[in-house]
This record gives sequence, structure tokens and C-alpha cells, in this order.
Amino acid sequence: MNSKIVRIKDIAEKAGVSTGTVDRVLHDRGRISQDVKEKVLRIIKEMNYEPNYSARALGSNKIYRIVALVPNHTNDSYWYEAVMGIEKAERELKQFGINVSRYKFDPHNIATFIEKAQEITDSAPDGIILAPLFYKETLPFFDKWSTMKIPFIIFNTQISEYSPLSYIGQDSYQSGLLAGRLFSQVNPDPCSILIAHIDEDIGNASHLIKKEQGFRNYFSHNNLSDKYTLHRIELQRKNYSLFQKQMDSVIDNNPDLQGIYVTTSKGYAIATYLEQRHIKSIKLICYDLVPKNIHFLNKGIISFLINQNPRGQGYWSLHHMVDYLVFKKKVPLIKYLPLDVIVKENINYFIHEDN
Amino acid sequence: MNSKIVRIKDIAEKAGVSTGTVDRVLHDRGRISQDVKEKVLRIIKEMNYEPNYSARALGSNKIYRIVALVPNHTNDSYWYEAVMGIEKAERELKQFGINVSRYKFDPHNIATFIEKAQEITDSAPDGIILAPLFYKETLPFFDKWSTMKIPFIIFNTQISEYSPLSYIGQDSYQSGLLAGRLFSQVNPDPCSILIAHIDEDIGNASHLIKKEQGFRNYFSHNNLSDKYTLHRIELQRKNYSLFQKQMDSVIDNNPDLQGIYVTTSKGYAIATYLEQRHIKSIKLICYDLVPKNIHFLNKGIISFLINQNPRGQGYWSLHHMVDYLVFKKKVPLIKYLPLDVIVKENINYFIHEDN
DNA sequence: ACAAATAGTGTGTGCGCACAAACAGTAACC
DNA sequence: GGTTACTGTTTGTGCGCACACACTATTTGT
Repeated sequence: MNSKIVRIKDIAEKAGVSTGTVDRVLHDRGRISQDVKEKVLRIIKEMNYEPNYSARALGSNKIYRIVALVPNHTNDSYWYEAVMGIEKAERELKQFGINVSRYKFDPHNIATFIEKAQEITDSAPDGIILAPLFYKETLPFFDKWSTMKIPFIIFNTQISEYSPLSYIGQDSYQSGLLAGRLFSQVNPDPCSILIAHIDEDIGNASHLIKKEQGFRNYFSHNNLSDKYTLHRIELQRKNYSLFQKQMDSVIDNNPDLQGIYVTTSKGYAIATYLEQRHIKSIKLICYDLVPKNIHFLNKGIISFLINQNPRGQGYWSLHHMVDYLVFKKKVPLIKYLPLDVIVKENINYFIHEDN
Repeated sequence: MNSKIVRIKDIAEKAGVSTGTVDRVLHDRGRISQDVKEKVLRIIKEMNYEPNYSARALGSNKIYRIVALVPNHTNDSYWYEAVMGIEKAERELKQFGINVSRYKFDPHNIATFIEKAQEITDSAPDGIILAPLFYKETLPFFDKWSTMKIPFIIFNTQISEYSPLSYIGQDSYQSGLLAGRLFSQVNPDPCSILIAHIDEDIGNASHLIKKEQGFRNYFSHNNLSDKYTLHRIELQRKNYSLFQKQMDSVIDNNPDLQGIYVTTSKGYAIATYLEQRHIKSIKLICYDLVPKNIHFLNKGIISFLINQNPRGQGYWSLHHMVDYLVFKKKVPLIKYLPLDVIVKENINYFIHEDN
């Protein structure tokens, strides 16, 4: 086909102007007369010009400074994966003139988050990607960054009140629906199912509410409300004897309990409990490929894991930022990552390095 | 860290030679004295030099001609997806000086395959990617391409007798194991399960044998052979009344039949049958997100689909070829794509365009 | 009327690299 | 001692683009 590559020079020739003029049209800089601008723009469209990004990265000596603000991952494989994803994208995109620096905060210490976010703000980078774990404390920074015109991309935790350049992560509602489907597949007979929130302040965690909502709606929308009875519990692990007591009571009061849906990665806590109590009839579904969950998945105590793909979140966050900054592409406001259903037999494909 | 980018010029300076000499070391061209060569190589390692591929693509005006030989996809969404994947990779990599042309053959007509493969051979491209559907007819071409030193990458169908640059696709054995796991999840009680091969010449389709092997081994390795009884059948749709008769007989003879594993995308044929016979108790698992399967998945007649990800296969095939040709990277001999478990609630993430 | 400001456009250099042509140094041969 | 035949190395040009600078033509101010 039309394999001829269109260059700025070609456009300039056809328009009867110099390359400098075309450049000014392309980048909206300097002064151009209206008619020339229109003419050049028309020809750019006609000839289907696409900038050569390699040459652009070469020519403009600009280095974009991008910072990533993520929870400290020394003891947390979930955030470790996210950082791995960022680093993978960094390796791929390094040659286009980007410089990524990572800032870490303690996910259990809001002060460290604020401190690092302030540091970042002071350094005025070209772009920011972050996992905004602390809802209220994040908003003021979103404000600042907006006025400073620093684009920011959030991942893992969706905050819709303030519009970032893009959100990367899972569709919580849909993942609740998915969990519902999985339970209805593994539990063909009528039974009770428990929704368990562990170690979370539900009031401040809208994504967990969405998961629960999706889960409940799966049953109601599919006319399964008569077949399955849903229960709900909030548990804290810090008082483990209370944790056990609460679980004991649920089990005792619901002899037909056949499934437990844990809305976070803390499913292994329930798995440990079930193992201790020698309960084998209850199906367990939760999130994330952290070692303890993998352990119980392999043992058959967890039936399915749903992968939130932290690696992909990190990877796409940086990718989108570079798309925006370097390639001037439009980036979608929301990128929902696939909902991966994980069992022992396919887990390897989701935890392996894969360069 | 060491954010300074190392250029050829830097190496030349440190080695006390010109950039041209470093260039000849890097590309093994021209004559170089042994000691200079060693010195330069040492410094390249010391300074951790990484070529700037953007600049390289610019500087070398070379355009790599890559051809893709795929089944005609006008009426086949599976191969259409594969081509979409190739085109997506093409868009991403165009700027690095590659030119991709597509050759199509009729998957039901070996002659067209041979014809196109010959055309490709005559045109002596820089690289070939193909889905080698016809085992015997492909081997001679592998031979030719090897002597012509044209690298080729195969996808979808693994042929291990002749070593291509890389294979992209699914691990058939592992996907059989996965199917086994899924059946044991959805069928908690002892029952019979049928393995169905549809429209295939099993003797010439080693990947189907591997799937069956994996499936059977799931049950034997997990001590489930007593719980589940496996049956096996080969069906042809061209004689549909026979097809029905065979199925009727299986159903009648095995009242405890609770599951059917179809080793290809033809699960919708069984689904149609089950729907006609108003059989709802039998779980069905098969491959690929083709419209008819999606239809029955949404209806609840198919329990799970396993995605062979044709789009990803095409995408990675081209990507690997470019990694090899342009970036001179080592490409893995085998890239197994993830085994995606698909239900109605997560299927959208696997069929949507996603740019 | 003449300088100064402004609008609009062209030219040149460099980014990191590939590649070819030019060049220097050495040994061999008559 | 000069030619030839190499071997090894440097230099220069161009890839497509960004960007600073130079330049001209027109307008504005006084």
C-alpha cells in the first residue's frame, strides 16, 4: 500500500513553506498566519502524517521527569508487583527520554504519605503516578497538582471525585459480579454465602462497597435470591480470638453455609481458620496472588483467586503517562484491567516474571 | 542513580578511538585489531552501554520486510483476532522501520497454503510469522527457510520437530489440566465426564492429544480417578444425524454424565445439541471466544470458556520478530500465553478492542 | 518620516546512530 | 625507493525532528 513515510519535509514542500513553519503548526508555537496554518493542517490530514516518535525523542533533548508514589513493598508482594510493572514499562520506554523516580510511603502511616507527596509536589515533576490509598489526605494534593498543571494518574484505588488523567485498575462492581458467578458455578445446590470484609474501614473504602454491591446484584439480577442466602460480616484480625468467635458463630448459625467471599486479599485468614476447624465443605474466593493465598489455593481450601494484577496496573500507569507526555496521545479516563480467574493450574502465567 | 546515558561517543573517548571503530566492534564489520576490539568490548561492558534503538532505527535506513501467513479470516473471528493482534503490534513498531505484509490461505485448502508459502519464499523476506496448520506441508518450507537463513516464528500450533525462532501459543497439556480442575470445581459429586473431539483428524493434531492427556492426568494425579469416570468420543458435524445419534447413545449409556470437555472451539455444537434435548444438568467447557460460544456462555449452557487468545498470539509473534530483527534481543524459544478462564462476567475484557 | 515593535517565515545545528568513503600506516615485492 | 596490497582507523553525511536564531515585511508610535 502507501508505504511511503510522510515527513515534515514532505508536508513543507507540498504546502510551499519551510519545515520550521510546519513545526510551528504542529506544536502551536510562535506566530503563524491563519491561512498558512489551515493549509498546513489540511495537508497534514491529507497526507496522513504521523510523527516519527523516535526522531522526536532524539531531536527534542527533553527528559520527562515522572515520579511514582507507591506503598513500600519490602514486605508486600502485592506492591512489589506494582513496582515491577512500573520498572518493566520504564525499561521499554527509557529510550524515549523519560526518567522515573520512585517515592515510597508506609501504607499504615498516613504521615509518610503526606510527607512524600509534599516532596513530590515541591520537585514539580512532569507527571505523577500514584496509588491513592488515603482518600481524604490525597484530595488536597490533587488540587495542587491541578493548579500546577501536573498530570497525574492513579491506580489500584479509584477516586472519582477528582478527575485524574487516568485511572488504571479493576472494575470493583464487575469483579463482585464475577465472584457471584463463580459461587453459583461451584455451589449448584441452594445454600448460604457469607460476604466477609477483613481489616477494613468500610466507610472509607468505596471499592469494597462496590464489590459487595456487584456480588449481591449478581444473585438478584439472575433470579437466584431464593436459591442463595447472603450474609455479611466485618472482621478484624488484630483481635484474633474475637475473629474466631465471630466466625464460629456464623458457622453455627448457618449450617447451610457453603461459600465465603472475601473482598480483599485477606482470604488466607479465613482459610487458616477453616483449616484449623477442619471445615472442607465451604468454598472460599478472594483476591490477589499473595503467597499465603497461593498456598491455600494449592491446598484446595481456596477455590478461586481473582487477580487484581498489580503488575499490570503499574505497567499501564507509566505507559499511559508516557503516551500522554511523550506521544501526545489521548489516554482513556479509565482503563479497567481484565478480571483474571486463577486456579492452581493457571497461576504460573500470572506470577512469573515474563521479562 | 546512574542516569547518564552512555553513547557510542563516550565509549570512543574512553577507549581512545573514534566512534567509527566502536561502531565496527558493535557490528562486527570491517577489520579491527584484536586488542582494540577487546578493549572496546571491555569498556562497553564497564559503562553498561545500551544502544539507543530510536537513533538506530533512524540512522540505519533499513526497512525490515516481515510477512505473516495466516488463515483467511473473513468468516472466522478467531483468525480475525490473530490478524488484529498483528496489526496492533505493527502500529506500535512501525516507527522502527518495519514493513509487514499479510498473506492469507484457506484453512480448508492445503493447496492455497502451499501456494502462498511458496510466494513468500520467493520474495525472500527478512522474517516470517505463520500459523502452521498443515503439519506435513509446512516442514519442507521450514527446511528452505532455514537454509535461506530467514527467521520464522510460529504461533497457535506448536511443531517441535523443527525449531523455529519462537513458538507463541498455549501450553496444550496445561490447558487440559486446567479444564480438569474446572470440572472438579463445578461437579462436586462423583460423575462421568466426556472428552469430545469434534471435526478433527486426531492423528494429525498433536495439541489435541496433549489436551486430552493433561485432562486425564489431572484426575489421576489428584487421586480423583475413582470419583470421576472419563469417556471419550470423536464426532464429525458433517453427518449431523450421526452426530446426534452418537451423542444420544453416550447420554443414554451414562446417566451419571455431568460434564463434557470439548478440546476445540466447537463446543457450541454440543451446546446446540444439549439445548435441543433440554438437557441442563451437564456442564460444558470448551475453547475460544467465538460468537456462538459466547452466545451459549451467556445462556448458561457453557460453564467456562478457555481463551486461546489469538489476538495475543498475533501480537507477540510480530513483537518477538521485531525484538529479534531490530533490537537484536534474545527471544525465548517458547512463549506460553496465560490460560484465561472466561465466564459471562469477565468476557468483555477479552473481546474488546483495547486500542 | 523614521525608528521601533511586531507578525510571519526560513535556516542551521544537534540529537545518537549507521554506513561509506577517505585516510594513514605497515609490510611485501620488484 | 617506489609501487602495490593490505589492515586498521578517522571523518563526514544523513536519518526525521526540535528548537534557537536570523531574517523580511508590515505595522505602529512619535
